Amino acid sequence: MSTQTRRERERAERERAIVAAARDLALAEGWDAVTTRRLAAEIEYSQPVLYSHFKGKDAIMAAVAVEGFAELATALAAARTSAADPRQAIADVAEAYTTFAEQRPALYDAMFTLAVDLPFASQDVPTDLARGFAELADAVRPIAGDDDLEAVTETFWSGLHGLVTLMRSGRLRRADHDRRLAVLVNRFSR
Amino acid sequence: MSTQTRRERERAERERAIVAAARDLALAEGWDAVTTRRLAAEIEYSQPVLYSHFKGKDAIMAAVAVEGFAELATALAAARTSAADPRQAIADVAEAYTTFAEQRPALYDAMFTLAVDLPFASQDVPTDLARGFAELADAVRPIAGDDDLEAVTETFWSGLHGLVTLMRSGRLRRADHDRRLAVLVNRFSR
DNA sequence: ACAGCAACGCTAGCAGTGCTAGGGTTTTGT
DNA sequence: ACAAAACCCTAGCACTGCTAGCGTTGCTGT
Repeated sequence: MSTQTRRERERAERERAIVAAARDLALAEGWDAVTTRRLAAEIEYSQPVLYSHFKGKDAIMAAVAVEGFAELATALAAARTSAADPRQAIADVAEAYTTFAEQRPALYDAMFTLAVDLPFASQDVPTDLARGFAELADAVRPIAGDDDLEAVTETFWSGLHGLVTLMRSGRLRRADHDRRLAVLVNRFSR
Repeated sequence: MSTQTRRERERAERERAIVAAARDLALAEGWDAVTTRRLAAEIEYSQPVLYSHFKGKDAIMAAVAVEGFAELATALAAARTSAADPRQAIADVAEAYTTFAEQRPALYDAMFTLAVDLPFASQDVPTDLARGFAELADAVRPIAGDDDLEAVTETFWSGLHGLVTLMRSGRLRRADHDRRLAVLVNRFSR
């Protein structure tokens, strides 16, 4: 029994190492640099070991995305609760969202542009994802007015997501980001 | 001289065939199905021929994206000019934008999510892209108020882009799309 | 008209990808 | 101590985008 728990512990440790290596590599050099071979070399095991932990590369990316959801939710919560008033809260949350995406692009990609299927169908992802969404909703609530809160939150979220993705892909000038963010917040606040 | 023009004509024709094949394949089966081998088979030439026309697969996708920009601009123009009043115009343009993205997902991907570099640095793309952006700006102008028109247009565009991408990747329920679109238009109109 | 040349498009192959089958080696339980 | 089972590695498959080199074809200048 003791030996089995030890092996399970070691397995869990190695699994965390895989996710950590994938995350670090992606953050440092982008997801294109994250190949199964490099990942295997990083954890000092052979490739097939990866597949004894995850169904495939997508599943590894999904695991990284899960961590991202937790981080984003925390960042949003911090921004919202530290704001002086509701008007400031939504601005700060919006700022926190775009900052997160800018500073952790690989994480953001894993969460929202790549890895389509896995996270949303799994079990624990909805928890952290829901936390993040709830933070957004709490910030949006005071300015929802007669509109359905969920619809407004989703639309506001879309605005943030659009700003981030278009800027990151070079479609929008980075210099005008603050102005656009202010427009978004203003239009939703009135 | 005549023979040279003929060859050039044939080359141009083949180049169009490549782009058309890429576009059709992408629309039918998605960009993952568009490999250089399938593309070559489709035009009944060998792979290397593709590289005598385009620098690489990305350049082919960029060429498809160019066509997409022209189509989108036309669709937006049609929606805007046929609207009864400015309030209706922005709603119709928004609707036309999301409809375009939904009906031609592969085209939209080539334009806005894949093929990062090429189109925006090239010569003729800015023309059609600018046309589309100008249509958006014309629709937004009446409701820009004191805000900078460009900033409002870019932000509105981001909202549309966010709605489309999040819905297409399964993050937003398709059923509530109309409601979210109405929220976006309303918030920007006030 | 014809020799020479240049353009052309093909076959074959490279380096890389995600993923998997099979066999040894080590560790385990009896 | 020995059979068995868990484990992990080597080697390889099918595929990707892309390219080097060659043979053929058709044009060109004399």
